Amino acid sequence: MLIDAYGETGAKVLTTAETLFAEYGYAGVSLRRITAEAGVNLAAVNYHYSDKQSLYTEILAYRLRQLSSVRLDRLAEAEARTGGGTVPLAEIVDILAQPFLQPDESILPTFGPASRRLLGRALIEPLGFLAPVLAADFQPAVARCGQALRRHLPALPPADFLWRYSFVVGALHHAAAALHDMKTLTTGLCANEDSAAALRNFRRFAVAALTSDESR
Amino acid sequence: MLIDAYGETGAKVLTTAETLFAEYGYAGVSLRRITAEAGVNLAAVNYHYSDKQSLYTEILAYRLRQLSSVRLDRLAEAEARTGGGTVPLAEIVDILAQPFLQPDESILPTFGPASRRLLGRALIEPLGFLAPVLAADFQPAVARCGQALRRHLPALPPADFLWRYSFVVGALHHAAAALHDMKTLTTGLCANEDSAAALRNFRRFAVAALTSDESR
DNA sequence: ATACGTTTCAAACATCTGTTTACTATGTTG
DNA sequence: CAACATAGTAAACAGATGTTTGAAACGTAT
Repeated sequence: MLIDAYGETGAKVLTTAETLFAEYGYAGVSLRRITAEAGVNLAAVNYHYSDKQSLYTEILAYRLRQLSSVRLDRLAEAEARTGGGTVPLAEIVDILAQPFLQPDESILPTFGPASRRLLGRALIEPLGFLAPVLAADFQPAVARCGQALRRHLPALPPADFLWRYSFVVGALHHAAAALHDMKTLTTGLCANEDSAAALRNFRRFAVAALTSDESR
Repeated sequence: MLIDAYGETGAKVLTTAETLFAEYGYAGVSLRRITAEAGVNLAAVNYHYSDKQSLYTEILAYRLRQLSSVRLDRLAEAEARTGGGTVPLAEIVDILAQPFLQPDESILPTFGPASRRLLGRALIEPLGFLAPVLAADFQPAVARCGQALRRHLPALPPADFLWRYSFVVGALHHAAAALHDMKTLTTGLCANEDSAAALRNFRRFAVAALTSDESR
């Protein structure tokens, strides 16, 4: 169940819609398909969420808030631990990646593969109408992690740092969206949904990419 | 003009469709919008390209073939130059990235920002019906570059190498799709469409990420 | 000039889209 | 029991969708 503040019907719509949106994108899914697959009446979407855009926005905002909340909590805790000092670079990378690729079941119990794919997709091809949601519920946490990273690369020109950081974030989003068919992408050598391997490799990858050749 | 084997009408459809598909995705663009924006009759799409799927597939396949052709040519030339030996890692990265991020005007004169975005988008969220096109016109060149890279990382377990390589490719695709609004993504610090900066930073980024810590 | 293949066009086609309406069921509160 | 808000439903709505049709316009070669 996605958000248990809704009744059975509303919740079934949410989980079904999240899966379908993650798979086929916003424009690629019709309300008739969502409601049919969820086994509820067509009008249920408009009754509970007023319209299609609001349904999509609500799902996405909910997931983004979950992700950002965990990231900001962990970052705040790490900064408190170091007395406002410098959080280790590898830890910042983990704060960015772990809640996305392998969310802690005890903290985000409903954040599954579909949520990951939905976010990966929405973050890569943002629809105009959800720019406010991204600005409010996603970018702040990414920016704060970026600031924490910046302390490790003071000699890097600002623009170069941002390019590098955007590559790291881009690779992460791509990994989140691609995790579900790594098997075909690698002709069977990597397993699907192996989030542990994804996280382990991404950590090494991002740390190496960020720490290299700081001065240039 | 995209493919000059078509008449004026067909060519206008192609360029307009490429731009719109790149911006709004396959399902997000209607044939009426394409034809209206191109200033041609609605039926022109079905007359010249039989249906919407074929139009999209044709555009994408054409761009993928351009990209793969340049990559394979450059790789073959580099391998010939080294006598079948090992092509420098930095050069392989450049072979992957440069035709994508900053294609040579003299070789790919029509491969512009819209083409880049279209590919970045299509590669990130592949629609089912274009899997054959990707398998035929894209993955071979990526796989060959991967093989060339592999020689530089012989100690890395196969799965770890593939993870790392997929992160690099993912970052590249993401960069290709994001290049057009880096300005907003970086609150003005990076310019839009600055493909030179993107390429320069990506080279350093990918080389560092790939060469680090080979043995683990 | 006439015939012919190609291209373009307006109009219609059937289907699918998101959304709204009016109605029924349900469970809760006075 | 009556009143009521909430939840769910079938049917219809207006408009958009991809696609097809049949005729008109065009250029070219006979």
